[in-house]
Amino acid sequence: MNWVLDKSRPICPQICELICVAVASGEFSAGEKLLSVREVALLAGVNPNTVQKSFEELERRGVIHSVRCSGWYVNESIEAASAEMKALRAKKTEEYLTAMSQLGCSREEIIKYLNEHKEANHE
Amino acid sequence: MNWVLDKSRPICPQICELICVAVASGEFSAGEKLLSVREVALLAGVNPNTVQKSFEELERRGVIHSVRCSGWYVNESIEAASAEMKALRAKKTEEYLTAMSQLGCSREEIIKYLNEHKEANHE
DNA sequence: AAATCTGTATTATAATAATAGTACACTCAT
DNA sequence: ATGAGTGTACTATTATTATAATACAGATTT
Repeated sequence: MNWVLDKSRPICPQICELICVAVASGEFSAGEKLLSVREVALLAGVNPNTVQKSFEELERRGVIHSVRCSGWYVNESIEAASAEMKALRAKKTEEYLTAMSQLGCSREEIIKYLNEHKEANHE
Repeated sequence: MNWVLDKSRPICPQICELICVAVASGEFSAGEKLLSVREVALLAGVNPNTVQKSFEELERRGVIHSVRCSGWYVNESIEAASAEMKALRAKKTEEYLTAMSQLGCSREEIIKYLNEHKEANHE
């Protein structure tokens, strides 16, 4: 698990996303115990309160749950995490398409540009 | 000119982007006078101070300039605006690719997904 | 000349997000 | 029993953005 975050954007949603991906991809198994709030805070270089808030948000969304004085655990059903991921992909794609169209790119140009960008980065 | 903004994101960069696009695309001609700070604020539904800050930022970047007690004008050279747009496209694409890869999508899958998303939206 | 519209500047306030520091109750291994 | 490690809760502080409310000097229009 790579806990590198972009400090220029809100931290909480980033932590939520990382965990959703890990759960949906199977990197974290159903029922598996997560690292503690304090451990994640240390690894990610953020405040424990921020991690706590993220975990609570994920609990609200049905991805993980807490056992008091024991730890946080991945829910038995992964469905919620998968749904989150699907929604995230759609949201990010929608935002990207909107942003690029505001920058004067049609959908076709965007896809063309994406391919070029991909090539450029492989050099 | 469509001054609709996303209030959930920082306003200043959005205003800067809108104007850069308008200049680079020729919607605003070189030397053309912009709407006043107060007029834009009214149209965009934001505070005049925010518009003022955005204009100052664009001046720093060589896109527009002010004439005291008269107004704001598009610079004679459009090069700066074009450069901004190019950089913006690259930045947004980079961010999108990073986000999607964190969501477990390879580049090929992203492009495939983009096409699907495009289709889905045409229904 | 007067009124109105410019850009510009200043100060105060509000909302949001993250941090810092501390504390409590409970579990579990020693 | 003790101590370290849990989740949980709370308050205060900081930084960033945007807003609000003025104010002033100079140009332009009437």
